[in-house]
Amino acid sequence: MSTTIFKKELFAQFAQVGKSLSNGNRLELLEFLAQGERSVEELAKVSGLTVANTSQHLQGLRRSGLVKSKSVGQKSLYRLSDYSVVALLALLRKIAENNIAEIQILVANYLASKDDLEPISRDELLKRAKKGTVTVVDVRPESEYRSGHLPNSKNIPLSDLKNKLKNLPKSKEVIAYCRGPHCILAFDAVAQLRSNGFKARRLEGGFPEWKLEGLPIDEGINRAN
Amino acid sequence: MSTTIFKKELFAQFAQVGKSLSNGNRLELLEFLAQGERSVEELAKVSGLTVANTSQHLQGLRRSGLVKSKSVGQKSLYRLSDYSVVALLALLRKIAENNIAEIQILVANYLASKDDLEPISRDELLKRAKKGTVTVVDVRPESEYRSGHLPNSKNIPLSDLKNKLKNLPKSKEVIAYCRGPHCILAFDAVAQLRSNGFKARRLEGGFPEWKLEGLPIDEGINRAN
DNA sequence: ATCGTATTCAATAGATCAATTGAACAATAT
DNA sequence: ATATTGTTCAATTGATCTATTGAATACGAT
Repeated sequence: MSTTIFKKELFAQFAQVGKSLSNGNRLELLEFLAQGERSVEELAKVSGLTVANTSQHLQGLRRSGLVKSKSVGQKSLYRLSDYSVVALLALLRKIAENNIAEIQILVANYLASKDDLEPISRDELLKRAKKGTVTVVDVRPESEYRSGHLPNSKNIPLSDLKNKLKNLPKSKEVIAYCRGPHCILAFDAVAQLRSNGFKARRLEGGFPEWKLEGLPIDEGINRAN
Repeated sequence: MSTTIFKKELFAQFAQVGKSLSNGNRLELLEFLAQGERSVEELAKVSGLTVANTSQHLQGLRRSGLVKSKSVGQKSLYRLSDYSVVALLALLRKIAENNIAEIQILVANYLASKDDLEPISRDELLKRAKKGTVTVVDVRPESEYRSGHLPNSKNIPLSDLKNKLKNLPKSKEVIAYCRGPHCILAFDAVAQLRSNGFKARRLEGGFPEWKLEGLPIDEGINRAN
């Protein structure tokens, strides 16, 4: 094989991975998979796609090496091949945010208006959690919480937050987190908490970013669902 | 804006960056840009694309925030927006290599057959360079060498290697490097050197990977060309 | 065996992408 | 002014991608 053909062929293969990242719905699926293993049906539901469409996207992701799957009974469970996929997504996000004006406008208009205070950093949260001066709340749905979460975090899905406010101490600051840096759940939770007189902030990033940094977690049970 | 629409819109924006990575020719252009600032014509030449086609790809890359450009005289000079783009490409490569069988076969058949010895790591090279027990040779074309290279490296473009062999001491091991982990130049150089009785190895990765790790470099002059 | 559930497959239509071609434009040199 | 050089623009063609639809398959429960 000539060196030119080899090079073109190799870049074409790398581009297969890029192709997987070239569609918003697939990126959304990858974000959900970053929370833990999921069935096709669950993924279809959260992403709002049809099951057949979701299945096809997942097969494409598998071909490009970003996800793996296994059959359990009549279900197919998909998961990220590797946690470095989370790192790849984080970098993609960071570069996009830094360089694309449309994103800056979108985020500024939508998220900044909901929460103009800085989120708490992972390091700071870790320190304050040791001192016991914070309540850490995971506002993702229960199934996502079960497949892995921050140590000593309390799972209160956003939909339940209203009812569970009375169980939260007002003496400590509440730190909310969810799926990732642009996940809406934690933003909404902070807004609700504040309007109810709590001191509340978001965590920087979500569960996958926390795990990616090698910080301590409570590992999920291997879900057969 | 509803949260669902916001989320879809945001992922669609991130996907714009993914789209840039979804074509082999664009990845090749990015690899060349990782060596330093380049004009459209230079990029067209090294990638083997027409100038018009190259220009259009570059404009796409600019829209997605991966590259920036400036006009100097009648030329447009393009460069990576940010060195984190190199990190993104490195991660893409790594994930692709780890997970796609076709790439493993391609690399094994083509590169491993040319050089089955391990490359020297960046750390080791740094140590040995301090002791002065190696000759570091940059086998990229002169223009790429000029826009930045390893300290105390000697530029011998692959095409000149044959003629310059006599200037290299046989007493020290020769370490060759070029554009990146799959760049052919260093592989070929090592093969030539060995067949001429030199002790020779490749450096792990190329110049961009070295720079990405924050290791010392000789900075290029700001080229007006 | 039959039914229900979860997933995949196959065919399709509309949208988007990639490369080519030739023209247009802008900066410089003659 | 005119020609040259480097880049961009615009139109076109064939290829690829995306979502939809309905059928097919695989497994488990009854």
